[in-house]
Amino acid sequence: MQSALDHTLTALADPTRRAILQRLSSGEARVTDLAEPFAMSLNAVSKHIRMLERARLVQRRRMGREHFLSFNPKPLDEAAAWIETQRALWTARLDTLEALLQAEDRAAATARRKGGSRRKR
Amino acid sequence: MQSALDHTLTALADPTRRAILQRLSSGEARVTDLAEPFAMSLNAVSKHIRMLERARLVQRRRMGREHFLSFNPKPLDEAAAWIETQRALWTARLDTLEALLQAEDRAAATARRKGGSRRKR
DNA sequence: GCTATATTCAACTATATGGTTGAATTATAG
DNA sequence: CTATAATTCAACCATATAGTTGAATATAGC
Repeated sequence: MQSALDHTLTALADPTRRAILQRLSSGEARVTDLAEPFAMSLNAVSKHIRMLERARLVQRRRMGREHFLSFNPKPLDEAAAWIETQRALWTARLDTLEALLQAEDRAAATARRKGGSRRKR
Repeated sequence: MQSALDHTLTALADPTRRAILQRLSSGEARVTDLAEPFAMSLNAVSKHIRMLERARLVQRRRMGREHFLSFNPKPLDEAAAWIETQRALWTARLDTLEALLQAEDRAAATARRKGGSRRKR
């Protein structure tokens, strides 16, 4: 079972799809317009668009025979949040480590003042 | 040919791998430790770790027969930057749209003052 | 040396992706 | 009505992922 985040990140993991999103962030476009820059069949691009729709990163508006695609940035929120959480956890851990090292230093200094053994470093 | 960003996002697109990273952001762990919470074979987890290594999200330190894995947040920078760029482009576009609408409003108001036709809205 | 532990390697299976081509669908334009 | 344009559908192929099991490798502990 695929979560929304799985779908979002899977959709973003392909360079063609990222290029499509980039193009759409400056406005609506038709399937044919989106396919034009790529050295692949229209059908291939149509499939990429379907994956972007599965991830809700793209929405479709039909006008006669033309389908207008637009960018929906909402799913990016969850992806960005996940990444930021990891970075935060990481730096939090580093901060804890540093605090521990400093506490150790202070303890060593105290011991030294009390006439303990020589500190290395 | 897969770019670094492709590898990063592909690695992040799987829930097992995200859980592994989450675990590692609180410190080093061995392969067996990482595998323990999952209802899958050790081998399967070993493969996931290889994908995380391919994306450079994880580093390996061998100590005898044990392999200690650690989290490397660097590749997340590019991923976060890409996402933020899209959000920025999107809001930039909305701002431009809004500015255009306001300019239109001002023009309409001026026209009204000069005795033009009724504004529809 | 022998045995248990930690891990990868190899081979295999099933499903998902990423692409192709050709036909079907639907709407616009003469 | 007919030709053309914009799309999708369907079938197919190659490769990548996600998992399995069983064997190989290397190290640790006795």
